[in-house]
Amino acid sequence: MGVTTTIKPLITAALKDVYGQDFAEKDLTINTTKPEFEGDYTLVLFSFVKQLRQSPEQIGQAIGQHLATTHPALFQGFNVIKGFLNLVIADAYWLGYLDTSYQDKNPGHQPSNGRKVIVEYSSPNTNKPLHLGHLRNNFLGWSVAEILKQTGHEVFKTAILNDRGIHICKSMAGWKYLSDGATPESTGIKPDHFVGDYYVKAENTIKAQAAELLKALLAGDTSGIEAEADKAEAARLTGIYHQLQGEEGKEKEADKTLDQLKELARKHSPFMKITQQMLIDWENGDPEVRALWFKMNNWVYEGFAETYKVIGSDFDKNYFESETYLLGKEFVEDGLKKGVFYRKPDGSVWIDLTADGLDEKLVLRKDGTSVYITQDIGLADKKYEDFHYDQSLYVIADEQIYHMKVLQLILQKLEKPYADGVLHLSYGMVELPDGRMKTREGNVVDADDIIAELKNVAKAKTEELGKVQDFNPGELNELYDTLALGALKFFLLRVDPKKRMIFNPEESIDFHGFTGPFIQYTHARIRSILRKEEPAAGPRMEETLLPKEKELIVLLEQYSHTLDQARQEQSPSLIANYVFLVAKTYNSFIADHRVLKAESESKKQLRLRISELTGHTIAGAMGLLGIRVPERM
RNA sequence: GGCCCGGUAGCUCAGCUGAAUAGAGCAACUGCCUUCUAAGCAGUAGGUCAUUGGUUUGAAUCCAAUCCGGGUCACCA
Repeated sequence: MGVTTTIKPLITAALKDVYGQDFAEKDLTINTTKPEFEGDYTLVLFSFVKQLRQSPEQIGQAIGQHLATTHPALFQGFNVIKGFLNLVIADAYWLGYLDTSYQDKNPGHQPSNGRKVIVEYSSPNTNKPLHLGHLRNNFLGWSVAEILKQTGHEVFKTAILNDRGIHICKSMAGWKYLSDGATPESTGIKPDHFVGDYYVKAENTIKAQAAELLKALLAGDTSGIEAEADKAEAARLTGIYHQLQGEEGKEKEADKTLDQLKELARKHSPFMKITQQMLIDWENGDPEVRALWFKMNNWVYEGFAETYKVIGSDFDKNYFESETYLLGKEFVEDGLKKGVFYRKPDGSVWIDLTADGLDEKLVLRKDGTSVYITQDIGLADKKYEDFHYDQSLYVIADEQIYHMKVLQLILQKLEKPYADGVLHLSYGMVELPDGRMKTREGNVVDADDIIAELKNVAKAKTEELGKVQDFNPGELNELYDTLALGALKFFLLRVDPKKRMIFNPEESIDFHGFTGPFIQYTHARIRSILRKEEPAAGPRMEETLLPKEKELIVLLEQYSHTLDQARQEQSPSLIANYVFLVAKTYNSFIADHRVLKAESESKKQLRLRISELTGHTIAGAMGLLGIRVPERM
């Protein structure tokens, strides 16, 4: 483990030896020493002052002296400035670390800890193609899964395909009535996009019909609505609306009423009715509707498969909502028996979570059909049956924080053994400068589009630089893929997953600075050096380190700590930030020091080893982000 | 309205389990390619860490209030 883990017990021991007092390791504040001071790691002394009744300077001197005399091989020196004890770790320690790790092609790998984790991610709806938000989800889920694997967990990746419901029927109705039998083959359109187009067409039809109906309703004509109850409701709302309209200061209420009317008009638009009927037919197993559903979902899967292949998403098991949406019902009985749920007079079943600071939630409709949360209970149980997980991660956007809280509470109250292992890995939505992406409104950044666009950027930049003229077309294509996906994945993973992010399509994703290609480039430079000469085996000859050499090794030694941190916080962004720092530090290092033409053979060997370790670390860290690193670019 | 999340340089973000003069990248400006790939390196400039109060030897970080932005509280998924 890292050097700070080694140092901490030595410091507590020193405090005990010198002052006879006990301190816990967690009470020690150890930071990396700021570059303007001499030293590698710094112990902050202020917190000891009260208990030890000495000035920080005195404490620093005493502890520093004690450490230097008892562990001269580890501590090369120390200095005390104000309340800080700066410790200089011996070059021998860093060189020793380099010796033992430079050949390790998979740095930071931890042995199995026997913990089983499933990561559910991606989980798309099968009525439209993937967009930028899905990409953030996919990259995050995949990366977190890999980080868990690297830190010794047994990991299974799953997805739940939301393949049924009213939105799916919209695409189906759209195609059935508005396509004239066109197919992905006949049009040459990627099949998931093809289906998505009919979703949009259906939406637009509904919108147009609803607008017309709304106009009629406002004019007092309710003949467009069949159901008597809704007819009356429409008349009532129209009356209220007209009344509110005339009143000063009631604009907000009027708008609200208008929204209710709009919703009613939507519901009763002819195309919406067709769609609703289709959902009923689907649930009743109508063969024709089922066949249509099957055909169109398969088009979508075909399209998804292509995109998943490009972005590198993979799954150990897919769950289909069409197969799981009835699952949770059995637990409703169980919950009623346990007194966790209660039944209202109309027959609907609820849970009261007000004591937990939440609300009353419906778990079963009065007609006996299940709601979203019921299905999730069922799926959680099914997954446990399938995997016997210690932990079940759900990569879902933060708009569902509340819902996931409810799910876990219910599972706990039902006394499910796996309840505490259910964790929501929530992430912020990707937004455009003018707000959220809405497929319905067509303002989305399509996943396939943005990848294609970045590939073009990669191609243009590469051609402009003219460094790979000897690449054959296949190699070039692979390089463009590597760079485009590298830029995109790094862009989405480098920020804290919890935070929502704004993506401005006007400003294309950069290839310079804090970006994937910058790090890929650094790797290519390292490989370029190592292709010319590899480090020789055998004992090390060099005993001292120049500042830039040491800085780099110190940083490389922190990799496993960073990895641990990233696992704990379930945040690939920590790795992205770290690997960028490594690349930057290496670039600075080779700008100052020659490797192949070093001042001596021993220096050359040292720097070859440093280069090798840096290359492995970069490749490993980028691998955890799902980003490939090229040999040349 | 209740609950949850956020507000740090012109822009995008680190730092948030308290510690030295608040850091990167982009954009702007200066230098550096007969030398291992300039997709690079070195440097300049840019900050009332939303506001106010509190805790502390020490606050961007913890607490409270306020302002601003977002999410959520459906017999939707």
